[in-house]
Amino acid sequence: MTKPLPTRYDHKHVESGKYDFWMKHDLFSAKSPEKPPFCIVIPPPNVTGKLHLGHAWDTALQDIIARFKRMQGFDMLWLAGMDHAGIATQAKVEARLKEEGISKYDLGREGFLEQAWAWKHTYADFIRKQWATLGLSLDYSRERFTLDDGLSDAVKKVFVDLYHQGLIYQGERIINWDPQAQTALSNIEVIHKEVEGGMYHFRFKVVDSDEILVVATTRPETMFGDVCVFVHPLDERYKHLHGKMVINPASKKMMPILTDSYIDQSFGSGAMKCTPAHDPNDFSLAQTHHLEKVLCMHPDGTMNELAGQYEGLDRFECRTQLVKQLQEEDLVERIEKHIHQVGHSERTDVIVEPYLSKQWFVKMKPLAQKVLEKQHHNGMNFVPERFEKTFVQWLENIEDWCISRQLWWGHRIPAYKHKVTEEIVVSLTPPQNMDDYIQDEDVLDTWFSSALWPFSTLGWPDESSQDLKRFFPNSVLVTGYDIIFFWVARMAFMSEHFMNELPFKDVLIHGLVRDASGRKMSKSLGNGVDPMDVVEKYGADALRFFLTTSSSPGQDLRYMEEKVEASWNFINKLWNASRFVLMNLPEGFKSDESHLKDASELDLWLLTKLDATITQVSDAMEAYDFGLAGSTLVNFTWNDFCSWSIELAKVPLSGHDDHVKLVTLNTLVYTLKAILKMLHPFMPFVSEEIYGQLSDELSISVSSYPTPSQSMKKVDVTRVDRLTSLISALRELRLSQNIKKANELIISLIDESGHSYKLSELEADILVKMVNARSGDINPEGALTLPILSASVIVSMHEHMDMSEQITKLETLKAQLEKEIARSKAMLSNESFLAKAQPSKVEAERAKASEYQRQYETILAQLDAILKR
RNA sequence: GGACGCUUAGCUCAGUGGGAGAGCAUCUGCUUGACGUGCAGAGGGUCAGGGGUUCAAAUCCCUUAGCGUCCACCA
Repeated sequence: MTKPLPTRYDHKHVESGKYDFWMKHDLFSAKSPEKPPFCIVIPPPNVTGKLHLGHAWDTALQDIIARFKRMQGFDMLWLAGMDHAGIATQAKVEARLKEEGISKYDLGREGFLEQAWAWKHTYADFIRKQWATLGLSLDYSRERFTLDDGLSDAVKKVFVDLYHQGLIYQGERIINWDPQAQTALSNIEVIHKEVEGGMYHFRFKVVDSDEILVVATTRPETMFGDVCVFVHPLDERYKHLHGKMVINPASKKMMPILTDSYIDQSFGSGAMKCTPAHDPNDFSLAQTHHLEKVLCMHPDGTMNELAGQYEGLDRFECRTQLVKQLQEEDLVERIEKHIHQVGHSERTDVIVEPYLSKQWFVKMKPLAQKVLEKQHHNGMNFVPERFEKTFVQWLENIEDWCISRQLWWGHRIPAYKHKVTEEIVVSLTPPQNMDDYIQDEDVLDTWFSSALWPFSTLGWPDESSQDLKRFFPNSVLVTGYDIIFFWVARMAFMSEHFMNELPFKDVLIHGLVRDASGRKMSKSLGNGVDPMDVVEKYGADALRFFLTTSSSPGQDLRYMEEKVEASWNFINKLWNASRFVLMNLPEGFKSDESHLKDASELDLWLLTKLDATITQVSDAMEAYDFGLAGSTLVNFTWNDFCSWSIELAKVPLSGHDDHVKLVTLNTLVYTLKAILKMLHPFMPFVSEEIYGQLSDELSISVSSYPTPSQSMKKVDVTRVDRLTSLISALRELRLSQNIKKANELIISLIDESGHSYKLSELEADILVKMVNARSGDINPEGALTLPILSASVIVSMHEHMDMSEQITKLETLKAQLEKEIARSKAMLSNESFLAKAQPSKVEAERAKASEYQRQYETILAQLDAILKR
């Protein structure tokens, strides 16, 4: 049944064709209503470009969960989908057009959107190809795109409903304006960066007086939009100036001096200029004082006619020239270096301008409040827990959400303005007499549609959708901590408002991928790693195993090629262990678990450890602790299975008892299959390849996850532990004493009660094979006695033995044991310990103490004997 | 100004109340019939500093220091 595997694991060969095979047999679409449902919707990647390592990590984690749950017998829906990523995609498309010398205005709205859709199709194909390369078990039969018809209907309905419920409104406010993209941004699309700027102190001349009022600003160019100067009403320094006028040094216009207790007397000179159209604080002051709000800039960040000679100049160039001019006019008191946080656009990285503009907003307080109440009582289970705090604190301090964007690529706002009366109509369909109306030109923030993702993808607003009934709320969301605000919080309030439920049972949060020295991967640093390159070199399985087992939940991950290589090495190890097992299977072998009832002590030793491993791994998987699951599997596979069981099995396998051989092989095959199944969620390709050689099932991905064997008898496998301990001790002796394997060692054994301990025939054969040692009668005097686990071994003297070397070894061991015995004795003679500690702990400590004591005495006697010689 | 995370072997990281762990790196030995991308061994750490709780602290609490991240409208 088996073709021999090549000695080297070839990831390219193993991975090729597997995904097509899975697709051909439609193994990943949810289609079993009789099974319990489990649902994950993929965080939809942006159609802006290819996937990076962060996506590979995020999706590999989801794939692990999906494959694990599928094997556990759930009707697993892992829904595929992508995000139109409004501003990001539009910027990319515009940039590409620009290379051809075309502006979006040349094409017009319709023509531009055609280009954007073409872009979307190109990158969607690219992304699907990458998903396939990574081996993701996605359900493509339900794939969605945030701009497709169904999701657009959902978006419209949500907008219209929220509007009529008074939760969406249009208002004139200070928003974050991106002068390059020429659109409004929400608060969280603004990245605050520390920038060294200036604090400019200007002299404002008081009209009809010789007095000068010094006023500071970090943005001198906005002085063209100033309407007054504020001082604190109780500020003694300025009481005599109340009601007077000053000259704006930039515009030379007269402005009043007004008072408001908002002003901090201790800050700067205690006088503050007010620019209502360019600063949120100034705006709210202007509201209470009914001041005019004048813009001094165009939407592209150049100065407007208010700036006089600087009209048309970029805001920062205007700053430079204006300051120079004022210095010449001796209107500058001083300029200080000033380090402060300046907002930058997340997408274009230009400095954001606080800018007065009419936009659409979502009223957040009532929506957030509902989520907070639900979260408090019966909320989503964040893993790790601490991220719940991030989530809650953001919702507690929430501001209204600016959702309109001055873009073309996105969901156009379903609001229609009457051309004459300016009456606004918000509805799912255009007004009947549409010729009299104009639809709002703006589109919605891309996160508005993403916020509906957990239910819009399942068919909402069609309440009769079977998927919606079965799969909402989703079982788990997997995402990075960087988008808790952008996405998780918004999905929460949309779901709570429209579905009356929070969208997820569990929220699994992971960190960010960093480079080897801990820096964020970014284009500007040029330190990004393309996951496809890694797959080319090491295979998707190795990459996935590295990504998902190299950090603990919620922590960041450094990309280190050596670690991917280590994962590859582990797979190669697994490959070769499988190769050994397969090579030993006789023609026509069919694995049959009923043979395990005749399992030998060696077999039971392995099966016992396998059961413990299955329990530990399953628990870790349920807790989303994939690092722990992975390391448990590596340890078991590499140490217990490969280094011990396979090596030990070589003896019975080379013997002449066919039944013993059959039982041994069945043990190995049974264990290997369990290992492959447990590894399958991590490394789907190689596990599928090897499993195919051991089983007639269609695919390991639809096999059932291992469970601990219920029928296995509890057996004492101490003899095997003693045997491995003996082998290790003799190996160490050979190395330290430089005794070649060709030189046979003669040994005899004494158990812990001092009686002679007889090896079984199999054990004796194993000793010969593995360490070339044979039992024989030895006079302990003149021989070497060493402690091993719950026994001692006496080794006959050998011509190569160097006693001074041996004494050093024994002294070291003696010192270690003395330390342990002292610790143990201290504990056991402590009344409080005996009284308060758990009885099992006390018992365990006693057992340790007596074993240490026994070994210690063996060593003492041995040292004594050597010194007497 | 708030919140969170990190500090453990040369490097990267696990561990989280009762004997300090892994991978890589280092050193020694090995043509063992699955694997030299391997096998068998070894060395290497006052678990950031200080205080507290406890019979018992790398682990829980407080505190200090350093590094990092996020949030925040101070001219």
